[in-house]
Amino acid sequence: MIEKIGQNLKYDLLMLKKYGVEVQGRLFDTMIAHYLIEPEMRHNMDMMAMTYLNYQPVEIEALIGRKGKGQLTMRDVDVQKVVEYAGEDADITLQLRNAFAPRLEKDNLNKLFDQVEMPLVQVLADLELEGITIDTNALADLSATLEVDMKQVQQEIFNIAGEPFNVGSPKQLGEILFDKLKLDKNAKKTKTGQYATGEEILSKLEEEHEIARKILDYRELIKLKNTYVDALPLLISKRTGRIHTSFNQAVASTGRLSSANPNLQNIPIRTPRGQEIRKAFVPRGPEFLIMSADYSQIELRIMAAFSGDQTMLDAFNNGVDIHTQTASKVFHVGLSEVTGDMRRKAKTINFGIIYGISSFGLAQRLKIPRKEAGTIIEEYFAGFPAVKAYIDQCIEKARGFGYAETILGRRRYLRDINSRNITDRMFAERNAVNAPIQGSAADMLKIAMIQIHEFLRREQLKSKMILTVHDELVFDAHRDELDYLRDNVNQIMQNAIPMGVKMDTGIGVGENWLVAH
DNA sequence: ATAAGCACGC
DNA sequence: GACGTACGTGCTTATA
Repeated sequence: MIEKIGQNLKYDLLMLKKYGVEVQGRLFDTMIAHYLIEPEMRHNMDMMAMTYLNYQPVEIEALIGRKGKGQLTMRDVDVQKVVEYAGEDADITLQLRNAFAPRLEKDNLNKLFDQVEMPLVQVLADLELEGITIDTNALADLSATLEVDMKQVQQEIFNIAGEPFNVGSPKQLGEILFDKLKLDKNAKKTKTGQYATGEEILSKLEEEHEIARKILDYRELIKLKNTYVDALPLLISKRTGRIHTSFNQAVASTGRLSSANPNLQNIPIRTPRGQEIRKAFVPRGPEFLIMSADYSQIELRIMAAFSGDQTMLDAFNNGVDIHTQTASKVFHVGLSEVTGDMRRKAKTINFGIIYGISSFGLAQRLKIPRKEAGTIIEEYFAGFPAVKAYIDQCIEKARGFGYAETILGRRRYLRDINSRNITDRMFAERNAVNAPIQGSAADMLKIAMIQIHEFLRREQLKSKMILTVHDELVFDAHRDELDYLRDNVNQIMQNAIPMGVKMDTGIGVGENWLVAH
């Protein structure tokens, strides 16, 4: 079978798939090869040609013009010019492949490239092509409701402020709150000198000043309306009647995927109004339901496996709630004596550990004195000594190698790990801990996606995988296939990469994404 | 066009 | 004693 070499092959695969052509065989995508070699650099062809081939290609804008209105498509360009451009494009791509192949080999990235990233290109192309159905009527109703509520809240804000102003302008808002109304004489300023009016600041003010609550309400309403409710229906494809996101496989420096145009990885879920938006993500027809499968606590499980911490491993393997287990250790009480508040604090600690939080940061998040937060962290490390050792080892390893790596050998270079600048160095140290955990979770989900895609194809199921959200997979599932699909998805996800800890999944099914999740 | 500030997800 | 939670995308406003 002939190897297909290209820059951003998903694009080419999508074009061909639209015309019914399925590309078979091994792929070599220069963009993704470079993403594995240098995850934090840019991966566009012009830049790579300059860096690796010392050659400046003809820019596409020389053919089709600057982007924006009036930009031509390749169809409009004189064939002779296209021939030259396309010839150069193919030549450079091949030369880049020849430059990157030995680098992949040298850095032990061949397996990750050939067995994970390249097969995933096909999977992502199919997800994008499949798309997801949106209930436009529900969104239209919601839009009208949000509009009315927004106007109402806005008027109330004007009444309190004593004048109309642009609530959407942080600059104007800051001046109203802190110069005119003098809500806080010690108001914080941003680095550009204007008043800070972020969520954290306004939340502190809301008990004393009702305008703060109203501004937070206003922000929620405007955000949901502009970013989701009004924007999503405009992106429905005339051809398919569905929404087709674009997954980017080469942007996140940890190995995660990202989603854009539209971003379907940040659809609201927290607030009641946000949940109304999620309800509008529906199956493709009456014979189908939305099925959502997600890894439970994937990052903490991976940390348990990497560190080998026995208490944590036992908790996961015996189905003990991990935040309750953490609370029990930190606050020195039995599992059954852990209160809701203790568990909430423990949950914040667990997240903090993964992200490399300090006592200062934990104090801020838990709204407790810094000293108390410091004690909590000490108690945490006393209760999970192997985790402490693991964190130190991550940093040591990064100092030695200059990079952190995931279970599949995906690298993240940490060039500031020995920096004399403390801010830079500590940032690198946090990444030395976080990158292997977050990245290994990404590795695991990618393998699960490839295997599930193959399973759906092999069994010729009507059900389709349609979305991925970091630790979750979403399916447009045929009613007749529900049990079979659920069992196999569970099985594949839990065994994608055996790590010596039980990987648990949660699966839900329903008439929309909200109830399925 | 680009940066800043903010908010949504995991 | 410094510094102060990882990874993204996208909206509006303000400035150039």
